[in-house]
Amino acid sequence: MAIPPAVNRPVGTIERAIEIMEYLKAHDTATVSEMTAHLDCAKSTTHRYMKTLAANSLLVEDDNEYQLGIRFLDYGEVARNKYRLYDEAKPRVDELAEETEEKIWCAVEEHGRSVHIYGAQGKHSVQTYARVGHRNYLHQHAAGKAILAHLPDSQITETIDRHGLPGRTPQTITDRDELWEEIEAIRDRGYAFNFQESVEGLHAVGAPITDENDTAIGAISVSGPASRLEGTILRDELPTLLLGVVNEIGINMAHP
Amino acid sequence: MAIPPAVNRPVGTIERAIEIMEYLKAHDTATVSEMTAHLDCAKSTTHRYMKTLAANSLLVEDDNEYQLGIRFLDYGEVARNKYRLYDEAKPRVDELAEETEEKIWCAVEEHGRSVHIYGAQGKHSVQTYARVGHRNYLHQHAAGKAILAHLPDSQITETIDRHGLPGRTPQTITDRDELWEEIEAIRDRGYAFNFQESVEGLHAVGAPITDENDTAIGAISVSGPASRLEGTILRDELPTLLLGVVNEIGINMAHP
DNA sequence: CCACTGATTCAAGCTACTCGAACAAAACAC
DNA sequence: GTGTTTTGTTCGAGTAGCTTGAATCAGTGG
Repeated sequence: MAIPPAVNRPVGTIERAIEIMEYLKAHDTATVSEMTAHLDCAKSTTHRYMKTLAANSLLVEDDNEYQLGIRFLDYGEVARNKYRLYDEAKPRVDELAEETEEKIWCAVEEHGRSVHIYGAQGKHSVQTYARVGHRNYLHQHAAGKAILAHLPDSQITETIDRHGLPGRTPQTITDRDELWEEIEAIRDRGYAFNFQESVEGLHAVGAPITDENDTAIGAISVSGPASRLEGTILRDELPTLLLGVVNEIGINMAHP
Repeated sequence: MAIPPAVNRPVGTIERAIEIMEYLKAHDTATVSEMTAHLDCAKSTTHRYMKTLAANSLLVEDDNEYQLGIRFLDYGEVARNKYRLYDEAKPRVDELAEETEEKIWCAVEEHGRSVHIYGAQGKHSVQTYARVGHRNYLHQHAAGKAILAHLPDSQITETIDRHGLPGRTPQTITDRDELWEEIEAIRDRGYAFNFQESVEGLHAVGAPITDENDTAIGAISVSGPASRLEGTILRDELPTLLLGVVNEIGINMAHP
């Protein structure tokens, strides 16, 4: 979704703190001055923010250089324990990113929507709105459609009723009948495509990870620029690669 | 490193936000009302905080219940990667788990406490409270004591002053003098034992990974049921095994 | 030695965070 | 069914406390 979950009056202080974390995630390390330039506020303010975060071990200070603290793992673990799939999928996703050099996502279904639980980027992978923890409409992207198609019909209907079929690009499927046709096609071939339905110029393939009842517990997708993901690469090579991986994960999940 | 991080004028807003995360870590899930009772502030304030955090995927809202979001993993991974030790230790820890069939942990020191940066479980390994990212008192477990004993005396004193010696089981060392004796013993033999000092019925051995100055940069431990970890296995075999591994890691860390 | 860059402190001003009241919606009692 | 209670949510107003810029240290290089 990237529907900005517009909160009424967000607390600016919290958002700025998150901005610091984001910057450190991207740059690994930063000084007060460097962060000040990024945040566009007084240096003393940045200083106070970073000291406060460091005092709580969210940041670690070393010789005036700040980094993210490992305490985040503490919180992350709690959140991750909801998804057994994570441990199984992570190494495969990393491998796929290495191999395809594109962006790989692993997503699960939760309350009729998708959650990106892990992503890895290959050498040439594109940056989109997507990020770990983001929640999406299932019908808007490849992994989501792969999941949707491998749910019981009743659950699909329920999901559509509950969330509707909001559009995102002109290509997004917003018609119920059209979506059902698409679902049938996905079921036949075993995986889903995304032709600029979530982001203009972006193509993707998604394959479902299924349990012993052939019901989806998640999905993995490869996405990249439409110019690169086309022809036999998109139609044959990537699907074959993906199907092998999701099969393996599915088996490992069934026999721990 | 990691001296008392007494910050001059901490930003209250940030500290309260962290308080929310802490509460959710402990309770897994909470509503606005529940959190308000905990935070002791206006309900509208809590509401605004949680909405802001949720808008940034740090929290996930479901039917008025909030949980920690997996976005924390995003940050946690970055933080873990800064410990070069992780890459070096992970394969050895996996091997040890395979070989001993018990639970293996790798921990490092941060801010006078230990952080479990990686764990692997063997065929028969036990489940305890411990998990990746978990923060512990150094004096309460084998790996922690191994680290503690291989720090400069000044830093040991500082750590004890800052965190005290809280108990956990009746066996936990809570007396300063007794701890210093234990430290001497650990220094003599080169590794530490844990006799039900962290969990009743659990024994463990921990050996420090040291740098060229013989200062600990981390530790590895083997833990299992007291009934299985005893006698020569506990006293001789496991320590020998551990020492070989930590030596190797130490050397690899020194000569990358 | 001085100039320069960076972190850190502090008083003062004003932003924006907190509060409480009011509203809507749901759950529950009777 | 109606009233009662308990949720989450919105909004105006007031002031706590966040932001700021200048001043002070600390460390580097010329």
